[in-house]
Amino acid sequence: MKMIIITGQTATGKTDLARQYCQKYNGEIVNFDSRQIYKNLDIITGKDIYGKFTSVKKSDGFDIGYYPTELKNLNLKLNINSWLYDIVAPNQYFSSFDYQRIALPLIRHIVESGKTPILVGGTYFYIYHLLYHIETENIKPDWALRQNLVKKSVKDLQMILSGFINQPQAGLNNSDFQNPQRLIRKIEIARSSGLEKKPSLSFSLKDYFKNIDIDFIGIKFKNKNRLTKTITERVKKRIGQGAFDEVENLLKKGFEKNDPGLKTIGYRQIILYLEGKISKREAIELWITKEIQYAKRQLTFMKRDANIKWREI
RNA sequence: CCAGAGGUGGCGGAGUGGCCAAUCGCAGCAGACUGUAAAUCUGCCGGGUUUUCCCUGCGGAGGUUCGAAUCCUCCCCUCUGGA
Repeated sequence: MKMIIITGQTATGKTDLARQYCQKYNGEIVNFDSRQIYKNLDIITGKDIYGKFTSVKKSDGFDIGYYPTELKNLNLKLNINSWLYDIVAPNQYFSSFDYQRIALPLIRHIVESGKTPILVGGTYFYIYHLLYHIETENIKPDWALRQNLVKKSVKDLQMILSGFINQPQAGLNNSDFQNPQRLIRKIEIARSSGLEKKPSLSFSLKDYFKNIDIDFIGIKFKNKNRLTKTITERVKKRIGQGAFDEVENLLKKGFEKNDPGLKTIGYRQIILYLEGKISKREAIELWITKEIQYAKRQLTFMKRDANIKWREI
């Protein structure tokens, strides 16, 4: 069986490519963009998928959106089924683990229905988990613990962690050892596995499908100028599409700036503007800058995956 | 023209005689990444190929001092108020 994964830097036209493959291989699109997972985040995340909502499957408390979509850009009615868009509310926590749990059976479903799964997205972390599995087994977030720990300083977190693990840095590199988010998770793991032995549930896509043939494509910009130019244009386009209104409406609906979905490039900067902390112009410039930096980070992360076949635009 | 404030590294902004190549933030460059990942974090960041080493350096030109971004003199420029 065949599966195609398309990833790469933001604004490289991944979705368009995915659509082409859909036609070629009788495919269905499976999103792995951590932002397009969220409902109501449309313009700024570039969710250029639209269509009628026809059915919902419940899986572990999450809705799996099922949309027959039309191709806006190609001006064609392709009727491509697209999955895993709009499956959680902007104020809901959603992790790579959640993603894996939902995506795996979904991919199986697509394969069994005789179609080719075509995964598209820029969140390499999600695909990493899906493909190569995770070793931390199924230690769930301990929200009470996290709530308590976020107040602590990095130094305190390091101390707490060293109370569980006798290694000086608990197997963390220097960067992670100073990263509160990582330290908290490490403490969570250390604490949990100290309490009870959890059975290993780690599994990967390749365990799931023995004879899977994966085309793993990455798209990146040829140079920084192209990247800067494309991102700048895209931000301006999204402003024209109503990016500012989108943020205002979300806030009116009661979503808050610290909700997982709103801690996203574009939304954050516009919120700063709406709060009166920066000018509109500054917000736009910041948005562009953050987006460029993000594209760089994406590439740094993805580069380490030798399975990705790169294309330049 | 008078009065007041000020000119610091790509930008913002500390420092007001030695501990200053100059706190810090931003931008830039490189990197990390195993249930928040469009998140979070790390390193570098005047020049000299590494350096506990050298050079240039805080508007300009002089001067005081063992020693100045920091004090003095003159000049240039900017901003605010007055004409």
